[in-house]
Amino acid sequence: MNHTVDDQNMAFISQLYPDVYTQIVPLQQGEVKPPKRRRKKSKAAVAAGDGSNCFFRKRKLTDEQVNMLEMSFGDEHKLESERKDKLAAELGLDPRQVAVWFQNRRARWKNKRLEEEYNKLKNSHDNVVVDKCRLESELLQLKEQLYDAEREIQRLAERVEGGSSNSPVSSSVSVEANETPFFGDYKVGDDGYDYNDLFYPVPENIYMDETEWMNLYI
DNA sequence: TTGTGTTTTACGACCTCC
DNA sequence: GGAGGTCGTAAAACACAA
Repeated sequence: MNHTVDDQNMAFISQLYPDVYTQIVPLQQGEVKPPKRRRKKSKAAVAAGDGSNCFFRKRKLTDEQVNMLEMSFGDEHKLESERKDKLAAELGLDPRQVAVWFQNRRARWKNKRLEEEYNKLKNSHDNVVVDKCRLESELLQLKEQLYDAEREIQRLAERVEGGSSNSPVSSSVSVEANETPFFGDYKVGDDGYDYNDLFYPVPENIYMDETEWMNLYI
């Protein structure tokens, strides 16, 4: 679309009639463009003498007007009556237009801010998910290590029991049946978590305290 | 050129504050 | 009660792919 001539004319008209709308474009001859949907007649249309020949058309503000409004919005998002009138006079706009522009600008600003907040939350959520995956894989590795250790203990216990029943080591390998089992500094069951799936079945009474366990390797 | 999606301007309904 | 806010939406203006 090319409105350059019209735009110039309308800019001129709006200078002459700053209290109406900045740019009022008459329809081309024979051009009848009924609204897509019914809507209550606007004040602007009424002010423009709207009838069957509908003289009012919504027009974009000029770059200069928008720049000035943006600068003003940058200073303060709210618009007091005095500032509104001043801006309107400076820009040759209807104060109502200035008010509407600020309303819409606030809405855009709010949307942008919400979008930024959403992105921030999404990023941190993604990071948490990645962290969770990493921890799960770490847990799996630790489970495997634990399994290997259990197997090793089992193997040693069997060797000790099978080797000599009266050896000093074998006599020291014992654990009270109802004691909480130890593995290093880690005490199973302390945190209330169900670690049943953490341990693979091993023969009973193979647990020993830390010093006894270490003795096997010294 | 045209269909379609996005942005901008404008408004009505409703709410809050003084 | 009036002024000015938000919210939702209509419709014009605009951008752009096909």
